[in-house]
Amino acid sequence: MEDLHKILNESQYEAVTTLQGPILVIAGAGSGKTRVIEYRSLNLITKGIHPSSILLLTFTRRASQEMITRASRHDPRCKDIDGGTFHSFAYRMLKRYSKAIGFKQDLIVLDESDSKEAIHRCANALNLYNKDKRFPKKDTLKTIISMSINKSSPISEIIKREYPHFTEYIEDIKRLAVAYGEYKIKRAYIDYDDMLIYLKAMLEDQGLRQAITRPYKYVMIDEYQDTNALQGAISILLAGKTGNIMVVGDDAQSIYGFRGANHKNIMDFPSFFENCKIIRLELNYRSYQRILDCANALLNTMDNKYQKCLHSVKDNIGVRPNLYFFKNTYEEAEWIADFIKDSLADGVPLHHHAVLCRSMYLTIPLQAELSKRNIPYETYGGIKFYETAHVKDILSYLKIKVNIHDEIAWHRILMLLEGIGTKTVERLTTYISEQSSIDNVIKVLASHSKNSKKAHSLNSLIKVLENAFQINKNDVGAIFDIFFEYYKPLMKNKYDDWHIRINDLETLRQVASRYKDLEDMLADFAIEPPERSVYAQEPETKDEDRPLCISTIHSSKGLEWDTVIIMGVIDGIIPISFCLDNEEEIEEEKRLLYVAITRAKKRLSLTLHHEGKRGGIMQFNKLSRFLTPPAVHSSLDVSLSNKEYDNKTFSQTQIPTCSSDLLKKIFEYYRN
DNA sequence: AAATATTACCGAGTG
DNA sequence: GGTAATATTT
Ligand SMILES: Nc1ncnc2c1ncn2[C@@H]1O[C@H](COP(=O)(O)OP(=O)(O)OP(=O)(O)O)[C@@H](O)[C@H]1O
Repeated sequence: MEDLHKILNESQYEAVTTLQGPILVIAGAGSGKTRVIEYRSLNLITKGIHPSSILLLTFTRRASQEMITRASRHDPRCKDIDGGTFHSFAYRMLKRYSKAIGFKQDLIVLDESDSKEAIHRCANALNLYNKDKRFPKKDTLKTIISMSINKSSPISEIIKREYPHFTEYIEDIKRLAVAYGEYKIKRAYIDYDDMLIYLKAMLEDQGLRQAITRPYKYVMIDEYQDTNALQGAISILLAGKTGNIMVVGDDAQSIYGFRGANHKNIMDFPSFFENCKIIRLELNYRSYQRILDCANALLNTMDNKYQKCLHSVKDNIGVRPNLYFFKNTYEEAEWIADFIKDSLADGVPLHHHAVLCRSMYLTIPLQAELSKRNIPYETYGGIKFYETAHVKDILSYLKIKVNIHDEIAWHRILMLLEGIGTKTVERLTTYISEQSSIDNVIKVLASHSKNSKKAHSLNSLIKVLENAFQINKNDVGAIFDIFFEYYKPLMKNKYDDWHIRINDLETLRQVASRYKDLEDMLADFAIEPPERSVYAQEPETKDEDRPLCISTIHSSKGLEWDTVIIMGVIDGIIPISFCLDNEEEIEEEKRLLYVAITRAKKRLSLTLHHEGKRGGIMQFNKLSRFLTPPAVHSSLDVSLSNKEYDNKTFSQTQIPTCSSDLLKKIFEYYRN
């Protein structure tokens, strides 16, 4: 191994070489926190510790990938380190010990929309909608129930605090939460929150804790500020008696409050142990000072108690981040696409660029411009590929193949059939749930396809099921093909844009056929779903061919690029308009911008457009309030931009006079 | 009564 | 672009 002193500073060195006992590393962005984890793993392995006795956890998928790939670069043995997101780890344990817990059948993972569907069914079963049409919708119900779990606070609290207008339904919603819990246990359904709940419960059980923690001698957790109460408790339990746990984080980068993350977790960590070592890292190894000046200015406007200041070690101080104003989204998109093209010509490789945004829909015009210029890109975050209707449809067939009692999957499948609607589906799923084998299920379906026009569609479904159930569960590709061929015509009826969706499914097929086991595939799709890639990529793409990264700020956590463009720094986008009545949420938005700024190594540009539409009404977009304080604004360079419009000149430019009689002309046009 | 077509509404971020 | 309420057809 290289000489650690050469590649680490004093504080990092201390963190890397302290192998026993609890450690908290708390430090600003780009100060080499992940690097500490990277080299500490390496150090442990060099000392003869077996990689599989190291556990690396974090909250987001990308951060966890980053952690493991970085370490593996130095030593291939690091690939054997056990790690991933809290959820994926929890699922692995749950799967391993589900029999011990008392589940009779294999677990079925519910993704977010499945879970909403299940809640909806439970609400209907309790007649909550018949009583009162104004009962909250399934999305709201899911949010409330999930928030209560992730913040470890009672449903009544959540409703009083965040949904006071639903106070009258507190008792109903509590009943619903209980019913939903029972519903899941009965059917071996597991939603994302359950994974954490079960993991914590398993760790609180003597026997299971032994079994789970025994293999791990060293636990490290990155981005600890993003953990919620549940994950915090899990971390402490994993540390166990040895207390060999290192957590790493930055309270100024806490951006997952909406998922129940609480930066108190990181602050309180030392109090759980008698001998916790706290290490602070002061130097920033990532960015040029000019970029950090901007980040610091923003940091200074935060009302946080733990003052930090970022100092770059780079000799080159770089240039101030540029701020660019545009008239509308299209000009903004064109400019960004051209900027990237120019930057490429200057020799900066494509994958060293990133475009970051608050929400993905802001990048749609940009994606169009990039495609025009043949610039390949990959999007991270936003509407998930695997949650689009057509993907969920085809996955439902596969789910049935794994478990014929998955009623949520049956519901989807049957609803696709001509002449069959909610009522028939309810009847059918009830019968199906009573059957013990696929043959009997098929008989049920057949008995319903006697007379009516249901016959045709049901019969073709029956035929497909018969075929698919002959094939071995491990031949994922073949099973997929059978269902795909069957689904194609249904999809063409259902969607006008089926030709695009068919491409998605082709990609899906490719990914799916790499699996040896259908069940593994389905679990992976729920827990670590593949991102939609516009330009299909081989798994082993060379670095220089890697596409441009377009990412939400949330998903960019822990990553870095030479050149970063943050688009849409608009008041109402960041901070997002519907959080403006809540001080805490505004602070979180500010931290979000801070995270975005500190992703850039060498060059940073911020863009916004003035012309905005909200609900069909034109409005004037102003610069984000986070960038207007003089100290922050002066850390930016606006000299390269068009000048900022004010509302008045803008509306004047918007309504030019019309010099010909247009209406008359159009009237003529229609007459001929 | 049930299925299907139409309209009206709303928009985040993650696993 | 998707869902839920509402109108219309079968
Ligand atoms: N001692 C060092 N010498 C040289 N480069 C370093 C050193 N420490 C960190 N770096 C580099 O600085 C960059 C940022 O490090 P790293 O990603 O570990 O920071 P981080 O604290 O995890 O940041 P964030 O909080 O944004 O996730 C990386 O490119 C890393 O290689």
